[in-house]
Amino acid sequence: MGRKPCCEKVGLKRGPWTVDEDHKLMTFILNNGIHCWRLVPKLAGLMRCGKSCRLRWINYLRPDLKRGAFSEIEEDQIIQLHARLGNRWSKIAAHLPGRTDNEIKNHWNTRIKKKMKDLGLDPSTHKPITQHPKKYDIEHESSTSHSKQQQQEDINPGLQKKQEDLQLGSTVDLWHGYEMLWETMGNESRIDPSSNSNGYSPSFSLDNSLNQSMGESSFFQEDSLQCWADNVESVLSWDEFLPIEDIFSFGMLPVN
DNA sequence: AACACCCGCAACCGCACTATA
DNA sequence: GTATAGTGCGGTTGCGGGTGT
Repeated sequence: MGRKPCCEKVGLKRGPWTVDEDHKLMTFILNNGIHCWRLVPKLAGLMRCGKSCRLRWINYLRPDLKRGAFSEIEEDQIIQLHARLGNRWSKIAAHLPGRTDNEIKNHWNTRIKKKMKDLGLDPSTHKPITQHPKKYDIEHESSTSHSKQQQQEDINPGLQKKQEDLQLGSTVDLWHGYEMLWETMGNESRIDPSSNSNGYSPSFSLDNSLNQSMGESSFFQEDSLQCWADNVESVLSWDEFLPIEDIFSFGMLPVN
């Protein structure tokens, strides 16, 4: 007996979102916030399921999204975090403000994986590719035990931290490998992590709580939304709604 | 110019987890 | 304790644009 579908799919629109739909969703969230995703499409006048609306908001419409190409330092971070966390994209995304799990996952699968393979590194183990195929089984075992690991983390975050530290200790060599990897790739001039990683300066942003707790209702409090709306008003005409990437194309200029 | 192929990305699907009645 | 609804997450798919022939 499986779960019920998240919604009745009959009569619902699927596929790419139109500008009008984006506008409707954004306007609704700005005015009302989010209390129940299932109700959002109904109240916003969209023929979409709540899940689709949520995904669209999180992956595309969210105001704090950085968008644009990943910088070397971001890729670097992703590789490090993947070595520690595996395919837990949402956890990885939590360390990269302005990036979504979906975006990181896509980037990993399309670019980083390939780069690592080209350099003779196994993307799943982060180690040089060897002649021992059994390694895959070991990695696969560890990656499929995430739910257990997650439970442990939730129960005892301190223990989890210690374990991660230990893993970090064991990845010193790995890290050294990354340094060499970047040099090999012609990225000898590493960017200072304390500076804005990709050279972009956001034209608007919400407070830090946004990055830390997208799912929490506090984020959707009127103040934050109003603040964001006020900022958006200065660059975005609601009469001629522009896709976010268009806003960023002139709102976020490379620093150098 | 037309076609085939490749690649990147947005969106979907289904399962897992959590909250609540 | 159990059933159900709501949400989050990771894997996968399919479309569209770019490139090669």
